Amino acid sequence: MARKSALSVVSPSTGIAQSGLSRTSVVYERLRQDLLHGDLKAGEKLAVASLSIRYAFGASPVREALSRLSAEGLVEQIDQRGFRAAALDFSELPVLTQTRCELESLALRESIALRSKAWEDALVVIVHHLAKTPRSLSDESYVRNPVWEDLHAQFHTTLIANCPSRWLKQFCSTLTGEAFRFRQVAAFKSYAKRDEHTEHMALFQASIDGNADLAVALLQAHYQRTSVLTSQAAG
Amino acid sequence: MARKSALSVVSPSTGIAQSGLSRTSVVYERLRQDLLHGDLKAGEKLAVASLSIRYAFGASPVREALSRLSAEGLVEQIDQRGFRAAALDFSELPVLTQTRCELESLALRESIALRSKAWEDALVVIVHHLAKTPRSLSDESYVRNPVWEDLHAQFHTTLIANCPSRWLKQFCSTLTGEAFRFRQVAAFKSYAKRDEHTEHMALFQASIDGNADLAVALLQAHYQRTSVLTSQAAG
DNA sequence: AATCTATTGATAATCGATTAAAAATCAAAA
DNA sequence: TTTTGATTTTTAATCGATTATCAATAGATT
Repeated sequence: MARKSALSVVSPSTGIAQSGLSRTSVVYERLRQDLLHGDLKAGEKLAVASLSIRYAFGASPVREALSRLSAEGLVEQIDQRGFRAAALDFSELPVLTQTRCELESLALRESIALRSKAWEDALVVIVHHLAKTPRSLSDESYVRNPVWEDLHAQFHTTLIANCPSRWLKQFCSTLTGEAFRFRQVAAFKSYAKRDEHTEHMALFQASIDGNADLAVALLQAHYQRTSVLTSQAAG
Repeated sequence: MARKSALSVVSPSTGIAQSGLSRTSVVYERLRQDLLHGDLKAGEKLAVASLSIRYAFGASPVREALSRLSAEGLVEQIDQRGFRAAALDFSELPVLTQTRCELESLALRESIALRSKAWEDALVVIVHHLAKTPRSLSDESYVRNPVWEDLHAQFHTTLIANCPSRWLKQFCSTLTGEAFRFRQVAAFKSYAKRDEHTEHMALFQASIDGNADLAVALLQAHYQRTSVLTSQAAG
């Protein structure tokens, strides 16, 4: 899935010329974001015609982007019946969380075993930024902060970056996406305040100390707590 | 019964009209098989035009099938430069095997924990058939036996069928596909005789006995042995 | 009334042709 | 000889229109 992700010069008209990206890739990325963030709701019908209008691209790129996403699990496709956003079944959340804990734990152990100075430095920087970035843009209610989200994703990705298995890392990323969708739906309903930063700090410290057992325990607790809060919020 | 206009060209005898499958799905399945079996060689350029001829379908279904396969890792896509069969890097085989052992072990443990009579029966039947099916159609050299391959795949799939995580099962299936490609390339070079059946029997027995520790140990040994033989054959 | 069987309207899938991008070719200059 | 830049050729991506398939409905049959 390593596609050319040149963020280079973008011409104002189409946004595509010069980027080296195909329209398919652009629409894929936008669809992916909209699905993850819940702008396209779980279970919703995804008619190629209406998406063509929404993103102002032809039907072919849209279809192809949907195909990619369906292989990825974010979209469901039934022959002759088109596409829909993959359903979110909250009864699956415990199993998803469990799988996530198991796989990320494996990856984290291997990553810690291969830890390096450069890796520690990268984590330090991310944690530092994370400390100064608010989770929500508003104190009253939850308002998505894309900067925090990006840093948070980076934190977890970097933690397992040394894991030598590109497959395992890919799987973790898929599961992270799934979990994110659940959280978005839940956050929409209720915003649970929570001192995530303390949890991140502890996880960070255990990891760079090479204390794999503690790090894994903290990671699992972190995900389990998120899962419980998500379930509660969803009712 | 669908009336066809006298002028319309009758579609080729593909069986598509009846099956409810789209051409994309048909081409996807055929491409997948050809990639797994090495009929399309790793690294090979996959030009949509030539595949359209090969499978006698238009460019659109072929492109879409390739898109799905690229999300799955069997095909690589670079924007503006088309598709190619994913490369096989034998130096990655040890990591792949390791990841496979780890994930299948998790799945097997959970599957054994939830074992049932029906599951045992299904395994008994498969093992029984497997016992009577030769690995190779020839004694002299290796000649693929699709029946054996199908049963073998069923055996491993069924072993972990009770695992409650559809994600984990999906990941295992992806890794199995990858490993299969390596084995095909190696088998082409040298056919190592090996008493796989005894290994399968032992694994089967430990599983239905609920001896998860032993089953996992046997499974890992099974995969590791395959990996070593594959490496040797590949030189 | 309940169950089939056509018809129709909507939409998904596919095709053939067009457009856009990259690779190859070649000519001129350093 | 090597480099550079323009030109042609090849190939990938995309579009617009067509065809096939499904789902709902109306009519027919028991």
